[in-house]
Amino acid sequence: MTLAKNFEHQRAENLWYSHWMNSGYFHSEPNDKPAYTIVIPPPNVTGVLHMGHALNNSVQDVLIRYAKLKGFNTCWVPGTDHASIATEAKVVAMLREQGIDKNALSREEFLKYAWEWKEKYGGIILQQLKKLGCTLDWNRTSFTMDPDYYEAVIDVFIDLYKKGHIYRGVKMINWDPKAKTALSDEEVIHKEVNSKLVYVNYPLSEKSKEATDFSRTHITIATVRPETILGDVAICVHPDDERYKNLVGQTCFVPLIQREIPIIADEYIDIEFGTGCLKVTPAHDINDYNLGVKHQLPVIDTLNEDGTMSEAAQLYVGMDRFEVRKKIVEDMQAQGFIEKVEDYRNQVGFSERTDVVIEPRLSMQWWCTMTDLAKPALDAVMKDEIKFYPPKFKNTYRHWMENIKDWCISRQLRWGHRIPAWYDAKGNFVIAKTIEEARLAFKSQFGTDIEEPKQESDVLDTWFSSWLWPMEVFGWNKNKDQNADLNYYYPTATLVTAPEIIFFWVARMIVAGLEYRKQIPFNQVYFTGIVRDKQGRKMSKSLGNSPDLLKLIDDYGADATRFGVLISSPAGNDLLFDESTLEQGKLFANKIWNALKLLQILNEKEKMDSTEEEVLFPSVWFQQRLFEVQNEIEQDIKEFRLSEALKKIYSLIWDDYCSWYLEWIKTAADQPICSYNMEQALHFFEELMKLLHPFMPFLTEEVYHALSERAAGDDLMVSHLVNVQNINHAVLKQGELLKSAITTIRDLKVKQGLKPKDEVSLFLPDTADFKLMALTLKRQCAAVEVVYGTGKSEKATSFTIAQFACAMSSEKEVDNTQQIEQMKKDLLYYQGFLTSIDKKLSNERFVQNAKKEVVDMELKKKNDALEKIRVIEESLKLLG
RNA sequence: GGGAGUGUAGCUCAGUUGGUUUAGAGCAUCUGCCUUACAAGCAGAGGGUCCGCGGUUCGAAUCCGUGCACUCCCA
Repeated sequence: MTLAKNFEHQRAENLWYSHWMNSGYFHSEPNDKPAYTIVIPPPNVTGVLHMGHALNNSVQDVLIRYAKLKGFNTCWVPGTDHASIATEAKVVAMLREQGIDKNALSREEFLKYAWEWKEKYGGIILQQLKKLGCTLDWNRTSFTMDPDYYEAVIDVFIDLYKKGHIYRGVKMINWDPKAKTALSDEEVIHKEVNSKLVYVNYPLSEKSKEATDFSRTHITIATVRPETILGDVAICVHPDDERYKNLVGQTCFVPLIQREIPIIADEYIDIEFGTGCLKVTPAHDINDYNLGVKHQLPVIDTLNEDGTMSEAAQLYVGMDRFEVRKKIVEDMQAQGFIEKVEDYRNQVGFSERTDVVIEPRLSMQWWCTMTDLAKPALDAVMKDEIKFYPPKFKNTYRHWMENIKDWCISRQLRWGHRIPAWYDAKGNFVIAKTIEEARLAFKSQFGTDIEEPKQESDVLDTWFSSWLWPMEVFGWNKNKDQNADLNYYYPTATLVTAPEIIFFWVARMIVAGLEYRKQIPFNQVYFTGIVRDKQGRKMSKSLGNSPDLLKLIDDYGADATRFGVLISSPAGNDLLFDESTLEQGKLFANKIWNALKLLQILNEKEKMDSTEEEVLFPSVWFQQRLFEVQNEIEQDIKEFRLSEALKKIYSLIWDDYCSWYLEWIKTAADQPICSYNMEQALHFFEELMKLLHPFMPFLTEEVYHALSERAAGDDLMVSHLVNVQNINHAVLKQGELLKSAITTIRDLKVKQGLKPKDEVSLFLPDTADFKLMALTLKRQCAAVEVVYGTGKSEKATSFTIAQFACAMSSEKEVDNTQQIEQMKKDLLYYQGFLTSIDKKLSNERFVQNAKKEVVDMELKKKNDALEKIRVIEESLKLLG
């Protein structure tokens, strides 16, 4: 077979992905082999592939493919989550384009559009994952709103309600005025922003002025949200604040609307902040709300759900909150209520999904108590039943779990799992799965016959469904006990996810797994880093710094893309994405392709048998090197050091195999090649492809098939790694000596102004180690003659390989200036080195306290250094 | 404000319980090579006050304290 000049990634990607798929390699069924299972963190059904996914899923694919090579029955479950806020926003936008108002539609009509949208555009990302080469078991694709999944979520809600974990109540919640829904605390992102701190004068009432002997006419407060003034119900000062002591119990007027409000005292107030006076607006601030409850103040809700002013505000009704923020300051300025305005930086909450400023708002929501549920989930991680990589996240997890708050699980949306609560006209409610059961429940709980109980319109938080993911993808709810899949695949092996969702998702899955399966959902969690751009900025849609992944895959190939992402992803650290690493991946693919071409050329040569140690040494050495690296990689992958593992394979292939090994076994064009070396070279290359396969699956599969004709079903993806045998370190050392001999001689030739091809004679020590080298040195350094022992010609240049004295001569005129300089430099280095060792060894406390091995090592280092110095000095004398 | 990290070559990072050196790798840089797999390559080289200061120790990039700079999470 003639090979193309370069590796053609597009052809290989299409060919092999469909070949693997048609061969059923992605699908798993329980069998007697050990299982290795991963459930994908379900991307939003609205999602498109971005760098975060590429990293996350490349990592999972490496783990799955590696486990497969190690003989596990692997199963990687794909799927998407319904992402209620994001999807609903997309559907609403689509409807708006068509001139349809969401509110004009019934719930059923809206959902029909939503499902249509989902069928048409949802799950694009799953197709994109195929481009990346992901080994996902497509027969097991799940969606969090599949009928069975939906039912599972509802059943869990009902169960938790029965157990007393779920309740309904009015609380201050995070309100997203764009999505018009409540959000959980975790969905709020705090950012520092530039604001204006407005100082407003509240005039004292006439009787209060009188009561305080006209010592002042007004009280001044500072606020960054002046529009909330219209909802003020009190002014609060610290009871110990001497400035205001006489004002407590008096009243003042809210500017513009002249509402008379009391001045109260509470220790909550920070005397230092602003003027030391706080305006109290219970409807729009959680702390004010608590103050209001404590002091029995009324609540005036001045905001509508869309962020405009309500009737209760009296002024600016229907205007947007931010417009009012400006307008009210102008109006108060005109009427003399403004003391001053200062620039101010403060933290403001933004919606994770819509990026609008969150309004604290009082509202009736559904809640899930977490304290009891969290306890076993905390223990599982603290006791390392579930291991976190990197372990620093244990702390983060513990902190959150120990301070866990009730979870706001209702969302004012239509797309999602509708809460199974049913109301009568009076506002009584029952929890029931169906309307029939609801009727029965009303009968038994309230003794009433309610023909048409009205179901709750809110749906559940998306995370309330995805916390069941590792169980429900295996059909947990329908079949809890005799479920062969669940029993085999659960607990899953590894969860790979981003640290950002440790609370949202990871913690809650552990809670759900322990509550419902009495088993942890996964044995270990690997948190990948955050993908940043070259300048270290987080990749985000708003910055527009996220590259188009499909284009990258097109340009560089899926293998090169995976290479680029994985090589720059150290365990537990952030990843700085730089397109040059993809270029590096592409070059690597090309290098491998060329090695393949060389192997083919060599294999077509005439063969000869040899038993000479010197001829066979390269293969003996590389076998050991391969075992050595294979062991290291196993350890690296176990500890999720994927970039390290990849770097080692990269260097093993490029440096050890291509640059050293192949050069060593190569023979001149007209010379036959040793048959053993040839067989081994092919065998090693196959093993190298296996090791690299998890990282670059397409290229390696292509190479595997190009190496020889394979029987049906003989594919690299389903092959197994050979077992590593005991490593022979003496052989490895011998190889290192050979490498350093070649490098040293080549360097000397450069320094002497000789061309690589210029012929030289070598004079080497008469030892077994050096005697193995003649053949290779002749080829690698253009040595026409290698002489062992002391005999050497007059004009030979002395030099050292490791600490051994050697010499080299050439027919050509050589210039030794550079070589002499180098040796002088070396001499200084080793003399300094020797001094530092002598210092140690002459320190009695060192000799007494240090371990024997350490002292022995120092002694050996000293002897080596002494020998090296002796040889260099001697060489210099000869050169001088 | 509370917590967790990070700081090593121009850049990105290794450096595993302190003891193979006067600290390594990739990329970038410099020099020489179109050597019949690969110039998308080969060969060779240079490059560091291990953030500053103090301490523990026979011995510190590594442990402790402190200062500085940056990052992330939480309120």
